[in-house]
Amino acid sequence: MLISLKLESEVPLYEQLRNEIILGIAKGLLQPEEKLPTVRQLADELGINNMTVNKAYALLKQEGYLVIDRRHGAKVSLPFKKQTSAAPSEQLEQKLELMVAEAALQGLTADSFHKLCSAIYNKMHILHN
Amino acid sequence: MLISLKLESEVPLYEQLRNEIILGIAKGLLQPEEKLPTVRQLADELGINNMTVNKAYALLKQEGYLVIDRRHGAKVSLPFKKQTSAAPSEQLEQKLELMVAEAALQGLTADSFHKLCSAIYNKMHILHN
DNA sequence: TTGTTTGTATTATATATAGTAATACAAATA
DNA sequence: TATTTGTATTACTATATATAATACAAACAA
Repeated sequence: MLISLKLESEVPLYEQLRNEIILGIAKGLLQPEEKLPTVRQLADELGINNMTVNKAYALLKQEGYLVIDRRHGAKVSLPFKKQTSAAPSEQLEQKLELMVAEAALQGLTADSFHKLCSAIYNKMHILHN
Repeated sequence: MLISLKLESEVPLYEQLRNEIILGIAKGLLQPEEKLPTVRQLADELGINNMTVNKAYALLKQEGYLVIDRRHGAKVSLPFKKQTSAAPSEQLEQKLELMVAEAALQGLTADSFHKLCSAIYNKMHILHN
């Protein structure tokens, strides 16, 4: 999987890296159980510091997206089961509320927003229905 | 409108303030043309620094949500017209893509996500259809 | 005119975060 | 035993955040 970071972005590198990996998993570019590059390898490839990559990996581990073995390195976790009854996290709900507010103020109709979400969901490899 | 900031949050105060005001406008708690408190007033009420409030106001002005007159202070901009053809901004699209990825990985179905969005849209006072 | 209020600019300071760098350590493995 | 892994530690620099004090120009009221 190709990962590109924007050095000029206001988003921290470790956070950009975290986001890219989450997108990679959701889109199926990274399969469950797939082994990720080592901290040092990826840091070398991206031209950034070891500890920056480590911070991203540790964050993804804490969030449950990666399983990390001291020797075997980091690999993608097994996917959660889809739950129609799954309650979205408080955090997700608040972020979504702000996003909807901005979209609405910019003139985007609920219908357009819905269509956009559907299009994005279709890009995800995860079964979503 | 009641504004509450979380001092212990990792989100900067000026950004929290910006977000609260955007939500207030979208939900109709702040009407178009409505006058906001002065920088000094709001800073006093919230117990934070003048320049922190000023930073939030300046940001909202730059984004088009507020109109600021040197003498008359800050007031809410007139709403954009709803546009079915309005293309969502690149930034919105990317943020939404990440959010959908996280939701999908957490087991939330596309249908649940859609229902959540609809519920949120209904809380907005802006006409959205 | 004079005085006040507005947003805004400036300067200084303190703290926290981000990122890099170098080094080292424990665990696992060849 | 030697190497590779994630991880911890320490030090340093740069930037962002927030506060504080002060000042200024524009707009308005008296």
